Amino acid sequence: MTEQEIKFKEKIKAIQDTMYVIGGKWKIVIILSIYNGNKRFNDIVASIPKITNRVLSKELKHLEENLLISRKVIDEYPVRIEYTLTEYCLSIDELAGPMEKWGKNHMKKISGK
Amino acid sequence: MTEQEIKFKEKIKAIQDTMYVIGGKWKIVIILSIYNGNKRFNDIVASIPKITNRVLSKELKHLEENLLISRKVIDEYPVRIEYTLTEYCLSIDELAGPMEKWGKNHMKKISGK
DNA sequence: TCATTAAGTATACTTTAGGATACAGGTATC
DNA sequence: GATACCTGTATCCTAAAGTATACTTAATGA
Repeated sequence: MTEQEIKFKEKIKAIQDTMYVIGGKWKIVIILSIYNGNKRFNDIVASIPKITNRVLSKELKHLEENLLISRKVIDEYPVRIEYTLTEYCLSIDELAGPMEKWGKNHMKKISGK
Repeated sequence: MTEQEIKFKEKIKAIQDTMYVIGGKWKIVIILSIYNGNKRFNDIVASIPKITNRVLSKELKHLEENLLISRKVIDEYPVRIEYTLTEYCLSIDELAGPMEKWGKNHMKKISGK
């Protein structure tokens, strides 16, 4: 295997890993919702059109396992849960920004083709 | 709906569109392979570990429909097909670069947690 | 005539993602 | 005791993504 091939396979792995962590229809969207000030389960559900509670529940676990959000139990009257972004999660901005920009441009490109 | 909410929904849509076009396990990887000099179907299959020809075939069609690659029939003896990136496709670099970087860093983060 | 090569297609699967709906469990209020 | 609030879970289902393996078509040259 040439050096170029080795580098190519490393790139593949890194990109597929990123896709595993933040890929799919909802993950970045959920992060943005929390970033926008929604901390509680039902607020997040309400803020994202068409998401269901089952999907949100699963995705929140995935994001927590990957150190992107943290879950705090607040022991008041009906027990509240607060989701917050970790410091580390802010690095997602390096991806979300470009993705938003690219998506907007692509819509124009395709609709006017 | 507040202005902030409208902007949020636009962001969601743009990101979900991007995910639709370049999301999944293979699409960016295929683009990188062509970028690396592989033009022919079997070369691309060979360059990407674990991809199958059926999957590659489907993904190439998707990428062509989204104006990211072009398919040229070369009418020689066993008919050859050449895939090349479109000019427009180069804009993917704005996404692939950050994704590669983020993925590499994330691997470190998770393995050392 | 037979094998070879390139670029896929066909068929039949398995796995993962996502969706619809119902409701549980604890606590506080009426 | 009944009811409502909150954060989910349970169950069941559909659709999309991905996999495995064999086959097709057309031309060519041994």
